[in-house]
Amino acid sequence: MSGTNRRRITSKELAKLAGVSSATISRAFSPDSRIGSATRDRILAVAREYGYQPNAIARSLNNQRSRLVALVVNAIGNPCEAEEQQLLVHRLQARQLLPILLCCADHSDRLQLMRLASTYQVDHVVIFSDMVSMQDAVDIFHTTKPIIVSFEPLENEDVSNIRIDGAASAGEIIDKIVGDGKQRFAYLSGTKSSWIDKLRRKWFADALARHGLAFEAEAFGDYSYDSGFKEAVLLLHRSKVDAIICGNDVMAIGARDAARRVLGKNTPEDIAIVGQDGIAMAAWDCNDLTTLSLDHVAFMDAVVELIERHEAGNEGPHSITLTCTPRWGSTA
Amino acid sequence: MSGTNRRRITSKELAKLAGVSSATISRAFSPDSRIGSATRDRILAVAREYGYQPNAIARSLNNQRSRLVALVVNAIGNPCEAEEQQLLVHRLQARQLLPILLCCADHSDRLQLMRLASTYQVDHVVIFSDMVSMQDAVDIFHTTKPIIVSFEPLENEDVSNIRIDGAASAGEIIDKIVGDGKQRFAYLSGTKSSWIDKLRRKWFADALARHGLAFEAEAFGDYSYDSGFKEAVLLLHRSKVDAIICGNDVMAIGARDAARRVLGKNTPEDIAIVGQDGIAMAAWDCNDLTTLSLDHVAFMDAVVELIERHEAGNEGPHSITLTCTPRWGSTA
DNA sequence: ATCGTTTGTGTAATCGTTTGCACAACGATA
DNA sequence: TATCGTTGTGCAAACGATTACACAAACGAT
Repeated sequence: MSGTNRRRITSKELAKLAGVSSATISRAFSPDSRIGSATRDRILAVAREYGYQPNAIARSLNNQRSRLVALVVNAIGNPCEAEEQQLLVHRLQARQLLPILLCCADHSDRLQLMRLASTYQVDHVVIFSDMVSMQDAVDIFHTTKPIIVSFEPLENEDVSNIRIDGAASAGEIIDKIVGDGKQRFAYLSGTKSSWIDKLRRKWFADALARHGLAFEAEAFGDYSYDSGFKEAVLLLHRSKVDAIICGNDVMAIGARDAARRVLGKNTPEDIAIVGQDGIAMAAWDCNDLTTLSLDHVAFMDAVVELIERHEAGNEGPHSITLTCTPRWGSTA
Repeated sequence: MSGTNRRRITSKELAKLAGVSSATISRAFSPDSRIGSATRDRILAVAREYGYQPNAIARSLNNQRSRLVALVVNAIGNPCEAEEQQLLVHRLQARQLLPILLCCADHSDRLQLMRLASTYQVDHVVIFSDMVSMQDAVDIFHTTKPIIVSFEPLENEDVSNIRIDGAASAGEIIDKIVGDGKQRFAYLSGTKSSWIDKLRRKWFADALARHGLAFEAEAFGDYSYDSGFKEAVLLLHRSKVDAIICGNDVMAIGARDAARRVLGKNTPEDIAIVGQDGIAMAAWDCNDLTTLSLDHVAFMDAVVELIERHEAGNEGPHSITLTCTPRWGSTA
């Protein structure tokens, strides 16, 4: 019982203790398999007594299903905010699936990390990172069709994916800001290399174009508060923009602080600032951000929906599209 | 190569292709094992060609080591902020250890979830959640000695742990606030049932006692901004406190917003507000929180240090103590 | 030419499950 | 009573690696 013996008991040993074969032990733990209910009860009782639980590694080897899910997320970033991560992890756990977290810092080891995870025969792969090329994902996970959380049309249509469409809402937000008299827009990107960021930028650029406007200035950060702050300072020093669209909410908060603190400009009178994602923090009283918001619950529901289809053997590929909604705050 | 064949190639099949035995395949992938370098090179080349990688599940079964680490964290909470989580995950990955994330929402399934993870024969367990009793952890993981991130003296000294000591810094903070003329303190707890929270409260209570003071009011939240906001409003309505010590930084921000927005009180003139943890957000310009801060990098270094000792076979138990430092902001 | 050591490889057992197949016991039916 | 389905159990072969052991070849020293 308590920690005296170090090794875990095996089904064969338990079999001896219960006077049955190890096959019967296995059956006692499989909900629907031919076994006498008396035998099962006895086995479960003995199992509890000796602290026996079937070894999931051995089972996975035999079953060819590990019930592990690889979650590939972007280090700090977007869109895998802790909120979403947590929602998803809870939903997975409710289905007895365990998440292996792959936090991909820089590109060098990203692929190697994914290769490592793939050797664990994960049943599903969810890729949140916009830095991973789909072809790499497909090649590496090979037998496990990944689910890509994608923001753009995929060249490889053999992969299940979730698309986010924010074009309409970006339009609403731009309309409002232009309506308020702002004319000179800047885009503060989350990263230089991400295609998600490029697509998001396009939503806003297209909306501006409908007003005969275009981004007058650009800058690149790294999705962090500090980068939002720093880039906004540089931006506002070198150009006279009166509206900044930011790559995510955290950068928007940084930019707002920079405008207020360093330049003495207030939102929304002097400058409009817009975020993206709609994280909980955006709604905090001290922030009250205007942002292009995504319903995170619906988002994770969609991910789980795809996983369930894959579990059911229907590997798709499937595609789900979600649309963003504006959140109106006091920053624009 | 590309996605035509679904099954992953096995060592036996690769052996046939390379004209060797499967044992030799295995040796080609073990850095120091007796094998001709010509053979190894040839095997690695063939392996690359067919996309072969040793199956980690099978290897784990044989090795009795899975290179998986269970991370037990408190759903939303403290102290496992995303920052810490990420630091740790990176360090684990650098050691070719993969983290399985257990997000324990409510107590009902917490134990069951830990049991599930334990069947995967994880090599290490790191428990950040203050809601897990140590005895449960030891019983469930049984063969794998867990590492508990503990804030209080442990009854069971057989478990490696990391202690945080904030008594001295809490004293400094209280001294400063009392020196500024504040007299009436409230404590806004993170949770009702956590012993970590109780210990933290004690640091401040002891410091107050040295000034002949005590907490005049108490409230309980759930480590979230909303709970900080809501409880602060109630607290300030029913008592005339002029200083609130909060269970974590996020609640402190909520309380600050509540004081400012609902009661019209400003920090630090009208009311002093103190957080705990020292997360990055606390230093943001818009927050600039006074907080009892922990060095997260040192914290995660300590966790990794313990894991490495366990890996080296030196299971301890080991104990490491870290001390907090005050972060002086404009809220107190 | 002989012996001893080193080096490289194959054989087969092992890790702890699951599951197809075989078979015994049993009650029900004709 | 002979036959037939049903039920419960054991045997043994997977699953895909690792590794102790055995052995052949190669090499140097006598």
